[in-house]
Amino acid sequence: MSKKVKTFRPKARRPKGFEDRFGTLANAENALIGAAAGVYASHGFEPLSTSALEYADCLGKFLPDDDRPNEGVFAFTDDDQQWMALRYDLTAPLARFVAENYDPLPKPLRRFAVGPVWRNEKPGPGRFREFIQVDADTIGAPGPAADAEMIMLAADVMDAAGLARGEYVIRVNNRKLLDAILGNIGVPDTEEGAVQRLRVLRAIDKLDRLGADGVARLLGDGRKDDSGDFTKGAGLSAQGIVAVLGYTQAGADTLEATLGALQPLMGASTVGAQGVEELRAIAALLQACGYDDGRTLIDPSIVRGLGYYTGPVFEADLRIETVNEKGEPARFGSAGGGGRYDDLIARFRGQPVPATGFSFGVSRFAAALHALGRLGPVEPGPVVVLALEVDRMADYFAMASELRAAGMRSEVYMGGSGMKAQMKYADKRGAPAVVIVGEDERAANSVTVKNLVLGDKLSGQIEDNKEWRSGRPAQTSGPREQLLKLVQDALI
RNA sequence: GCCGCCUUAGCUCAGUAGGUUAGAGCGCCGGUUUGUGGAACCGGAGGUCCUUGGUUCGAGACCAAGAGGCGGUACCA
Repeated sequence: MSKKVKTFRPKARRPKGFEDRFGTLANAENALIGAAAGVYASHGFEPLSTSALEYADCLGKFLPDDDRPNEGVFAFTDDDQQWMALRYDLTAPLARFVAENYDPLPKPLRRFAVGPVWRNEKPGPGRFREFIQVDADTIGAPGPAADAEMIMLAADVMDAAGLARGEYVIRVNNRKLLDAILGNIGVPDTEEGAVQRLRVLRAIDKLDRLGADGVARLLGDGRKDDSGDFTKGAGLSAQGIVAVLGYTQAGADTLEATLGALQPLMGASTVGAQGVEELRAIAALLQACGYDDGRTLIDPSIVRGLGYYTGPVFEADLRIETVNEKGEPARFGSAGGGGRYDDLIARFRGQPVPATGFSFGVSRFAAALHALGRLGPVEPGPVVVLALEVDRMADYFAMASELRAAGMRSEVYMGGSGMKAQMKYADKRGAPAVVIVGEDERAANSVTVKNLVLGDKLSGQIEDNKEWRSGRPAQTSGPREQLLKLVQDALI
């Protein structure tokens, strides 16, 4: 008896959180990468590419989740039992690179980096497990001018990405202010205090979603959400909660007004006074350079979730309402952010190395544009040279080559189907025109060029298919030598 | 990770109280038109009804577990 052997067929499926990007989305991402990289390069930043994998201890303890180390990172052991991990951001690899090559590098070091990073987290709208960041960082510049430059850079990138004024805002704050507040209300400078501080950061991060009420609960004993899930709180006292919430709500409309409101909240704290001074210096530069026109704001409620920031922090927020496929409002989170991390390189070198940077979340930004229906018109396809006679491929290649030499995207049809299918192919590709050389044209040493855009327009006025076909609308013929001119005329 | 909802053709969905060969629209392929993308008309392909197990004479439908998707929450660009 013959037993039917079942051939194994893998189900074609994509890992969750990993997105295929094709057509418009891929083009949009590439354009955004180019725009951001162009801004950085024009400011004198040099490109640096590093590997996707790092030894896990080099990314190590500076993962955002200090309380859950290594979670959220894709990691495995190498042949020699060493833990390898896919990079989680572009900042940790930069710290490794700087520490490894410290002496010969120019200081300050200004570098930008482009590439995918990976996080093992639950995906959602605008949240992926693989996504592209474009970062700029300045290493070895301690003063607030470097931070101010990063903030202006962030605004420039948003502009270059095609946002109009008022469609985004860069919110600026300083970690030192919160440190001062927490110090004043008695959060200790210990391990335990660090855990508490992180919980406070994350609670404040949720102000826009949960409101002051929810955040107050997270600052205190904890909060139970609608689904019944409980989040442990930071355990602050009632006065502490009032102090922290009051601080986060101290933002005003102008840089000056906010600074004025923050100053008295710092009490006797020297760190706090220093933080306000830094913000004041940054604000002065933003004003002097004209970035205080609504593009930048001081907002004490911006803290950023990562633990490694030590000074000024900022976030680029979209101010355009986005909706999902069902028309419900969708939250995309920030499209970029950054700040100062003076201790990150010290892990390797023992001495603090001042550093500040900005990270542009290209994939999320593109997803937001997509949700907004703003990805722009589809790029026109190539001019398609029909392959009507299989033994004349060399002629077809020559024609496509001629068009390319004149700067036109052009290709020869590579399938095996007849003319009708080739026309459909060209249509689906968004080809602006096709070049038709069959038996008749060859015999007459001529070429026929059909303008598909015009043809599409004319088809709307023709009901009868006989007429549509025999009329051969939007089509011109001429001598073979005139190919380029015929195509150019058709595309005007 | 936790909680909730959902899963039938490529897509959007219908499928009556469990009862033969599971449907529609759109899309796709072909024909009318063997050298012409649209429209129209005609025809066709395409389904392990998410998976596994259970209840039943009989399950797309009922039950359980798992997977996947969506939303919230956690986390974050």
